[in-house]
Amino acid sequence: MKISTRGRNAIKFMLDLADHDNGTPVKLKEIASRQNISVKYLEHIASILHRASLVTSVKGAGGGYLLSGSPDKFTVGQILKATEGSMAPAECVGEGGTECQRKSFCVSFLIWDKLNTAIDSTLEGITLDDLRTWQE
Amino acid sequence: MKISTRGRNAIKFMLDLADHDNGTPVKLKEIASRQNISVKYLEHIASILHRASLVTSVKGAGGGYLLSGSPDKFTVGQILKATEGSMAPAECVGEGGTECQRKSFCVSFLIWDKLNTAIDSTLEGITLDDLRTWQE
DNA sequence: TTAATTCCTACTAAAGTTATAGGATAAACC
DNA sequence: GGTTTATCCTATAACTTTAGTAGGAATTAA
Repeated sequence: MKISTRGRNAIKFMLDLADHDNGTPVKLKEIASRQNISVKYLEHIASILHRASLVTSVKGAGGGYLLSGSPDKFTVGQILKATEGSMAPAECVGEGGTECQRKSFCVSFLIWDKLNTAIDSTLEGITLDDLRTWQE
Repeated sequence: MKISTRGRNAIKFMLDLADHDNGTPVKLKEIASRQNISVKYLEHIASILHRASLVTSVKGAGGGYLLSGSPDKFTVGQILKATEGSMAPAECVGEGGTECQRKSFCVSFLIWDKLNTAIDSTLEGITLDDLRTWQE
């Protein structure tokens, strides 16, 4: 039950954007070199985060990426849900948990539901702003 | 970040053992039919749990499996750690977390450490006995 | 001796992850 | 208007993990 490197890199990407926001878009090339990730791989990650509306992009020369809001508006949970698809430990729990006939009497469901709540409240409780504070 | 079906079945297996403990070993065949899992697949799972000393086995005719202790001694966390290898969300945290030079100043480490604590305390807080209570 | 049962090792198929490659599209700048 | 700088989009390949099957060896009860 590991977080993928995709997810880990997405957090680095978002944090890098927060750290280097001076109003103008930040280039993938710069982020890639700072975070030691290939530009090509970062493109994927940026694309996912873009689709999830966590970042905005500016095309063409002088373009790049920007957070779509202030750093206190983004949680680690949001970022990981975008990159991992979902952070629920089983299909039957979390947002859009698939309908399972057994839900009402399934013991396992109760486990996954508790676990999901623990994971979700932990990750939704950490914002990019918190991460910046921790960096100091 | 899903729990594997291996892990989910391991919990069913252990709970079935708790539910059908009458002093004599419980056969895989019975568990398999009750839990709707193939005997062959259950063999794998039983083998993992045996190696982890969570169950004891009796070979030969009339043999089968038994919990190696009372149901209140086994946590869902123990079972899942055995089957999933580890429940830590990243290599750097949890029991035997690999040594990472960056630990002391890594922001991500703090995320995974918090998450690991949340997951671990949730899963270590649920015993087979609790599951039996929930069933009623 | 036979039947029941765990134990052990291979193997296969499917899915997901981690990238890389090549080029299309869009905008800035001279 | 052409060149350069970037994002955007699709395909692909290598690798790993998971899920599940198969065959038979070892062990014990009856």
